[in-house]
Amino acid sequence: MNTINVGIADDHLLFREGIRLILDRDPQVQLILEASNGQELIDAIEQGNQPDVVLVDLKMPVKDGMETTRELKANFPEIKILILTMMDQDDYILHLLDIGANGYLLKNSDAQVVVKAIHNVAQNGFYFSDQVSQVMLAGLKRKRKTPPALTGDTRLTEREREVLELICKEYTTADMAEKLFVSERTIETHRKNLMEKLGAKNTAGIVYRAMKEGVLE
Amino acid sequence: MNTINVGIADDHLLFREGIRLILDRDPQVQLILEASNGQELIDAIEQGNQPDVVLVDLKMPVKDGMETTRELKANFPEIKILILTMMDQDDYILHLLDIGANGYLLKNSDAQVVVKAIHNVAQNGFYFSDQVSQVMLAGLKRKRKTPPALTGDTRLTEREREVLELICKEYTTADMAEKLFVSERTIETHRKNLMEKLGAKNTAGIVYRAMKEGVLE
DNA sequence: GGAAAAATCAGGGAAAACCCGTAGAAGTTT
DNA sequence: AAACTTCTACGGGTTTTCCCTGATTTTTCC
Repeated sequence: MNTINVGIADDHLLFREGIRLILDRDPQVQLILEASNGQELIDAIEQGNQPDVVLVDLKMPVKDGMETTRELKANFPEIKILILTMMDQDDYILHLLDIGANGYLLKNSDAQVVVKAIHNVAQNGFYFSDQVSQVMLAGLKRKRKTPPALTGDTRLTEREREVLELICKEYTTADMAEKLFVSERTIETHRKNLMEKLGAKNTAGIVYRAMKEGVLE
Repeated sequence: MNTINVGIADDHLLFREGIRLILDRDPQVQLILEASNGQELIDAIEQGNQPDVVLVDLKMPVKDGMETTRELKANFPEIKILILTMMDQDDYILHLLDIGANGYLLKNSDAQVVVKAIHNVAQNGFYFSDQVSQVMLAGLKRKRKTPPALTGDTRLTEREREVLELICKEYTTADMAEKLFVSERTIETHRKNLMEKLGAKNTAGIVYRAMKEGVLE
C-alpha cells in the first residue's frame, strides 16, 4: 500500500502540531505540506508540492475553507479535501459537499477518527461520519419537499400513482394500457385526473409538479 | 439496555432463516415477526405485534418494499425501517431514504454489518454504509459534474436550459417560439437535443430526468 | 483563420397527447 | 339507503409532440 501524502491548511500552529503528532504515528501517512491559510496551501500546491489529501480548516484568514475548496477542486480535482471545523452547522456541510469537499471532520473528533478519515478519503474518495450522513439526509429531504401544498388536494389514488410512475418511466398511453391490463381510455382518464389534481396543463407539467410537491418519491 | 424487537419481511424463507440465525447470536436482538411480503408484515403490525426495527426486502410479491415503507411510515412512524436489497441501484436508495427508510442494507453484507445496522438504527434512528453515503452525496450534487462525462453529456447549453425551463412551465412549442422570438422548428430542435442529452424518450422524460439529475432545481 | 459547437430554420407525416362530455360497477362512508 | 370515491370505459374530435432528413448562420475556441 502506498504512502498517503497529506497537506494541511489551518491558521493555528498548535493545532497543526497536534495533527502532525497524530499523523506521525501512522507510517503510511506523510504530512508533506503545512499552510496557515488557503492561499498558502494553493500556492504550495501550484509549485508542484501536491498531496493526495488536504485537511482544510473552514475559518481561516486570507482565503477561507470554502473558497479554497472551490479553487482546489477546479484546478486539482484529484486532490481529496477533508474539511476541518469546529462548528457543525448544517448549511456549511451541505454547501461544501456540494462544491466538492470529500469529507467533513469536526475538530473535536479523536485521533483515530482523523486517521481513519484520511485513509477513507484516500481510498474511497470520501469520508462521512454518522453526524454528517444525518445532515446529508436532512438536506436531501429539504431539497425535495415543498412545505406547503398551495394547490388543493394532491393526494393521489393508488392507480393514479401507478400511472404517474409509468409516465415518468416514459411509457406511452398504449404501453401503460398494456402493462396495467386496462384500455387506453382508462389511462387517459387517469392522466387527465392527474393533471387536474396537480394543476398541470400537460404531461410534462404532471411530472414537474409531482416531483416538486414530493408526490413522487 | 433494552431488547430490540425486530421484524422481517422477505419472500425467501431461507433468507429469513439465515437472518434469524444471525440475530439469535445477539441476545439484545429479538426477532419477533416474520412475514413473506409487505402486506403480511403490515397486517401483523396492525394486530399489535409492533417491532422496533423492521428489515424490509425491496422486491416482494403482493406488496413491495417501496409501498410497504410508505405505508409503515404513514401509520407507524416510530418503527425504524431497514431496506434489504440485492441491487444497489442509486435510484432506489435516494427514493427510499426520502420516503422515510432509516437505512439500507445490501443483502451481501456480512452478518456483523446486519447486526450493527440494527443497533444503529434502533439507537440513532439511521444506518448508512459508506456505499449509501456515496449515493446520497451524488444526490446532493446537482449540476456541475465532472467535465468529461461518459454517461452521455448532460451539460446543457443556455438555450437548451431556457427551453427546458419553459417546458416545465408547461409552455407548448408555439408558446415557446413566441416567447423566445424563434420559429417553432427551433424549439423542436432544442427539445430533441434535450431528449438526446438527457436520454429521454419524450417530454415527460426530459422533465423527470432533468429533475433527478439535478439539472433543474 | 479554420474547426467545432451552438443556434437557427424547414417540410411532411406518424404518433401521441389532449379536450369535451358521459357513465357504469364496485366498494366505502355516512 | 343514499352519497361518495375509485376505477373503469367510450366517441369524436383538436392540438401537440415526435421522427426523419435535411440546411444556414452565428459564436466560440484553439
